[in-house]
Amino acid sequence: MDPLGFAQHDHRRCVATALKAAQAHCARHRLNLTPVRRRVLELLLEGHRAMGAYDILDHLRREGFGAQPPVAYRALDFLVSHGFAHKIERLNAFIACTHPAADHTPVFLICRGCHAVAEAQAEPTRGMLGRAAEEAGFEIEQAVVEAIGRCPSCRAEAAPCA
Amino acid sequence: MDPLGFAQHDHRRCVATALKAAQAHCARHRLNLTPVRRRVLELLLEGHRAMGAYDILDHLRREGFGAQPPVAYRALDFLVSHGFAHKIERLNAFIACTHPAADHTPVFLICRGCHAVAEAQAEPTRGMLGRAAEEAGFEIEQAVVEAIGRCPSCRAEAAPCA
DNA sequence: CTTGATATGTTATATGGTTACGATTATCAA
DNA sequence: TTGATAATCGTAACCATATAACATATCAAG
Repeated sequence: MDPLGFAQHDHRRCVATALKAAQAHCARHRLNLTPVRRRVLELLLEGHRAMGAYDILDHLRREGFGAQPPVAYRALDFLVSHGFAHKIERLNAFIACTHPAADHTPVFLICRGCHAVAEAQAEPTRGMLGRAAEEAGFEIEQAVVEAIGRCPSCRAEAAPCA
Repeated sequence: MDPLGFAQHDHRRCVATALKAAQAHCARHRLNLTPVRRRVLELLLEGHRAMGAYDILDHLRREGFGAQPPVAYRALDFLVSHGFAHKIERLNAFIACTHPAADHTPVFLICRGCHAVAEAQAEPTRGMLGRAAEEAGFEIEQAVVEAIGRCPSCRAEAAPCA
């Protein structure tokens, strides 16, 4: 599975595509992609990195939306709960989902050099985590998997002669 | 591997044992297990659950230690950086390590019913996460793995006739 | 047109974490 | 011993993240 995110790509196009996909998904599922919600998703897509709720809020207030934290948090809640965005616990920040598809368990690769975040997919009920849970009689409902390290370009930069 | 944490046990004894082990480890490695640090570890062990930094701080100030946040955070930093405790990102809270041994990557099973936290072990560079990282050319330095769900006793309680 | 559900906005506050700085104590070489 | 140095502890002030509580607006369904 391609984690995306560390590779170059036509960004303007990927924003437009994702936004359209979200809109279509909302139409199909009778979800209300209101102007604030749509704009927050767009900001996350444009930023193409983890953004704090207060970063988002700054943009919103400059653009004439509500200026108080709940405005940002509510839009983010909507996006997260419907799978259009994810929260990166380790960073207290949010990022647009790069797999706008169905229910899924994201796995994040967070570069401590350039702060880029790549999203990959996993099935937490399998593998080591699933085994540990099973042994303990624990029922996994949701999993947070976040790896901190260095992305290809930061590795190259840090070790130019390796 | 036994995740511990959801099983009953002689708690007073497990606290004493862990504390002694920590003390021995510090002696061996010339680490300074000062009164505050020791007390914070003891609090985490006694609590036997994830505790917020401010919970810890409340105890400390009542016991005559410093009353300001850095006192708690510094002690917690010490414990975390030397493997005596872990931070649960999802809860913004800290918990004593149940594997006082060497360098390891903890995996947490967090019960959303009773808030118990069990710690298991994993090797993040293997399995799905490792594969995804490798494909992306990403070098994992540290991983956060936290599963939210229900522990055996909460499952039994919630579904008495299942 | 009214009712109820959903969404937006505001004020205020709770919770989590850091910076900056000074005082104290431990370590150790001269 | 003494003075240099680093580690630790303490405080005040502050910044960052997140939620509670309440008022208003919108809109579809009856």
